[in-house]
Amino acid sequence: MGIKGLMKFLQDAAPKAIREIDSQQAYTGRLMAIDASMCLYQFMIMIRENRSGSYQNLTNAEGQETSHIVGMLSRTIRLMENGIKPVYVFDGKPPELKLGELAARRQKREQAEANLQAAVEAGNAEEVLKSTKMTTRVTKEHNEQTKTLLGLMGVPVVDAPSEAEATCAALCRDGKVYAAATEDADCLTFGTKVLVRNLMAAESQKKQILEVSLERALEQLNISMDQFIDFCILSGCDYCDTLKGVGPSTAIKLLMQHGTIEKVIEEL
DNA sequence: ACTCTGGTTCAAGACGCG
DNA sequence: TTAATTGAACCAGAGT
DNA sequence: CGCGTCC
Repeated sequence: MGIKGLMKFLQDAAPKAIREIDSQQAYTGRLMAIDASMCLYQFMIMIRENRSGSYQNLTNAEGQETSHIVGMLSRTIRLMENGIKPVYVFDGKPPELKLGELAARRQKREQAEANLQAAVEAGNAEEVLKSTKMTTRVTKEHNEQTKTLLGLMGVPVVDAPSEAEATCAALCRDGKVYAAATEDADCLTFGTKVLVRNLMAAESQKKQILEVSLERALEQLNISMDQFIDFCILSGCDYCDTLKGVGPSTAIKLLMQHGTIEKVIEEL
């Protein structure tokens, strides 16, 4: 999914497009688009506590999960303390083209539930945790509650018509935000001018903040934006079947050779 | 021997105290 | 008709 | 840093 290894490819083929950033301070005063749905998913998975053998999310007095609230609150406060102005983008309806994968994932999930049952009975804590994570979901209510929280904090929220990443990219392309802060390189395909990686993970996980410039990537690859999109399609993306035997390396070669995706296809 | 693809598997927050 | 990620790291195997 | 807590 996504374009496999796109970041790695860019690091090899267009290193000048990638800049190392010292700290979050570099973005003081800047608007940054963030995929909220992705954040929530991670919060629901990670913010838990082992209570009597089962790994449960944090909850309020009524037993409603609150992990997403705690996670979003602390993360957003940290960003704001550094003067960053986050714009959270929520997923809309999944694109039709992704529905095809639904059956396979449902099966996986059912298996995880069975796995969980077995692990509980066997008292295998590690396995319980793993299976619990695999069965974790983010509901519509979690999303709504988070939007309310952000609203109260004065943080702007955007509802994407479909995929959040596409809307993050559009916001950046149209100059509404400085960059899209995401790990998803697909954002570049959608036209993000600037993509910031590891914005959150930098401090806690000792990762380097990386800033990717779409313009400089195109420059260095010596291709146009249209060609870059063609390149991504050839490499294999969410929206169509992959070509057998064609990954990023082959795709860029073919494209350099023939110029457009249409001519590449003709040659095959 | 080397390169590349493709399948599988795994891990994923943030804070503060000592 | 609830809600269902994602990428990176690793390894096997095909192609050159 | 390791570990417990956050609700």
